[in-house]
Amino acid sequence: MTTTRKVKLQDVAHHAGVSAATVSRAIARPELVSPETLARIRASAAQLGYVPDGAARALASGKSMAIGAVVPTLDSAVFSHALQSMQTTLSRQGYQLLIASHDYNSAAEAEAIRTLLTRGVDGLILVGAQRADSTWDLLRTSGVPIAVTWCSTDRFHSVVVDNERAGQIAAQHLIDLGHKRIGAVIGARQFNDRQAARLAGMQRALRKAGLDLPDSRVTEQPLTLAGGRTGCARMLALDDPPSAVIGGIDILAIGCIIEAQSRNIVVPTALSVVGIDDIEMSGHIFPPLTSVHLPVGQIGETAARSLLEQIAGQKERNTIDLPIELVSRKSTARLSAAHRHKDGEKKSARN
Amino acid sequence: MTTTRKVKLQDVAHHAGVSAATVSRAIARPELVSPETLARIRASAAQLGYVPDGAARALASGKSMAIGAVVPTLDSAVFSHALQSMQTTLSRQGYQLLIASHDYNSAAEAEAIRTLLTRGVDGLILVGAQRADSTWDLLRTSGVPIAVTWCSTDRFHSVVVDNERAGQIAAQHLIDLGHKRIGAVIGARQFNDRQAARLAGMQRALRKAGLDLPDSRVTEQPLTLAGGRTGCARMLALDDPPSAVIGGIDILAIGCIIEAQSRNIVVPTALSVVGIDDIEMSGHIFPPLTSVHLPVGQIGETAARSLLEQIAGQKERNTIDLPIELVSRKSTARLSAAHRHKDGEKKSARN
DNA sequence: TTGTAGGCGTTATCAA
DNA sequence: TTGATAACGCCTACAA
Repeated sequence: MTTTRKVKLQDVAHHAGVSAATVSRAIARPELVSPETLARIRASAAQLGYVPDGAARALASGKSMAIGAVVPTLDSAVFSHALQSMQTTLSRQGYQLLIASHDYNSAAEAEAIRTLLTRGVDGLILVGAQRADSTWDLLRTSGVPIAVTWCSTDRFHSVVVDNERAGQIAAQHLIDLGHKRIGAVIGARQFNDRQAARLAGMQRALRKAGLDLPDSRVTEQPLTLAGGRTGCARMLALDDPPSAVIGGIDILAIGCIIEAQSRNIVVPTALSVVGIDDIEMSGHIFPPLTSVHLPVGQIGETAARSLLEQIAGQKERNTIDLPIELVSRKSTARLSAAHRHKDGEKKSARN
Repeated sequence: MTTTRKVKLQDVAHHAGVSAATVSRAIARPELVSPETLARIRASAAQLGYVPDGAARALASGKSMAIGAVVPTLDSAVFSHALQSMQTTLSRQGYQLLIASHDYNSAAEAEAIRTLLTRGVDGLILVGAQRADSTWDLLRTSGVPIAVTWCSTDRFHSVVVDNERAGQIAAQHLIDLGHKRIGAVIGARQFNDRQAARLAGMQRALRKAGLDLPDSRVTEQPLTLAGGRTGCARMLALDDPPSAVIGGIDILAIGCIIEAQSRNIVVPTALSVVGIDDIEMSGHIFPPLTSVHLPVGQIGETAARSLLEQIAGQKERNTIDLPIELVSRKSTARLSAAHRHKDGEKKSARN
């Protein structure tokens, strides 16, 4: 079997008895070509199995019809959902999404951005607003439209959700239920401003309520179920274990519930758990997880749209703040008498 | 603020006082350039903020250093995990992964393949071996190295897992536990040969054991937790509900467990559930899910490697069959006396 | 409505 | 070790 030599525009033109320019037009703006020639060209193209060369096209036109997205990881219900939305929105406009991930590593993110830029993307979607100045500079000088998601920045357009408020809402919910000792199982704050902001929100709410969130009651864990379990175990091993814990993301919260149950600690009676994200699974586990709902799909869609608008010429920088809200389910409950009693004991014992 | 005009190879060359060719070499094979000039060029490039133009590079060199991957959906623990592995393996060799998804739609898959081909990918990773002849032809004539995953085909290299055997193993496990009435909650077989093969495997095992899997005990559901719950509900609503059910993928199986529990049906005492995939979550839920383990990460890595080898020139077509095995956990149990009794009743009542 | 011609930014072949 | 100089395949004024 012969390796088919690449058929190019010229070949199609030849076959159809027209010039290359006409074939090019037939593809880009069919309305500028007479119906007959158009039909002839299309037939030839199909017959020869012509596939345009994107590189040549991009080089000549200056547009790649591709949008890059750089996310921390693909292995996450949240990001994969957002990406799915972006993909849908973009492909409807003829754009393709190029995805890269960096595993929560700042240098790897910079590298991914550079790669995508090299690839000539017409726009870039980023997660989070925390990166080295040199990376910001790279973005700025590239002149490529940018959409920053999840966290806001005044450097570029952004489509965000108030992470600090999410943490606050989660904490406030527990405070309202009478909890005094609250723990937090979160992801590493290293290169994750979403987690950092959420924790800050929790701390703020607690402080305002006259409570505190000592370091001993905050644990950073891998963003997996196993991480949630470990984090919960750590909380339960404290001298004065919390009566409620907040997961920095739902997966962590679900891990907490699982760990508690594996120790026959009833949720929410003996331990309240609240998460942030509200992924599909959260509504289905037992007990259903109370969580702060974030419009993840909407973030993706809106970011994609923002990019499309920027490409179309709209230039004023703006940030779109999407609404979030608590979804109260069954994993949280009012602090029980037993707990309150125990709390008193511990408190007096320690003071 | 001025929109920085794109700085090109020529600019760097000028700035460094050398020719464009030398700069090009400095980037591609630094060892061919004298240390001093190399240093000078690098300094200039950095100072000017030079970013190579991938399109021009691809056009001139004929390689894009990009590999395309077309998956049914990003919204799946299985595929996102496999993609993550591919990404890791490929980026180590300087390749970037371009991801597209098609939502289990055959035409959309063909479209995605065409887009990626247009984009000039140096290789393509596909899921499943079921597609229109025209699509196969497109792939063939493109001459691009291909790696088909999950299901085998004799058309191209493939990295697979024996899906039929997976179904068989799951069913056999239940048969060994004494179950007679077994149900299957699977995904639509429409454009999903993995699900079709797994079901076929289940049927084979049952037939061999003198049992059967009537259509009434097979239900196709969306590949989500909600789908699993619905499917389980349907099974339980039958006149003679099964004593065990197999999920076509773990998510479906987990949905079944959740649904059963929401009806106070104890798993595995009153209902055994087994899945196929063995995702992270499966080992953590209660009861931990018995499942047929598929080496998903390995599929991704191996497929990526296969492509790399093909690009490097290795041409003999082959298929790599990765081992699978049952991971027995707590969601399955021997058919209880109560059930056996009930079974007898029903049987006699109906015969 | 269609054709001509120049150029897009790099790579790669040859000389020097 | 470095520098000219063709490609690479397509797009897009501009001209016809």
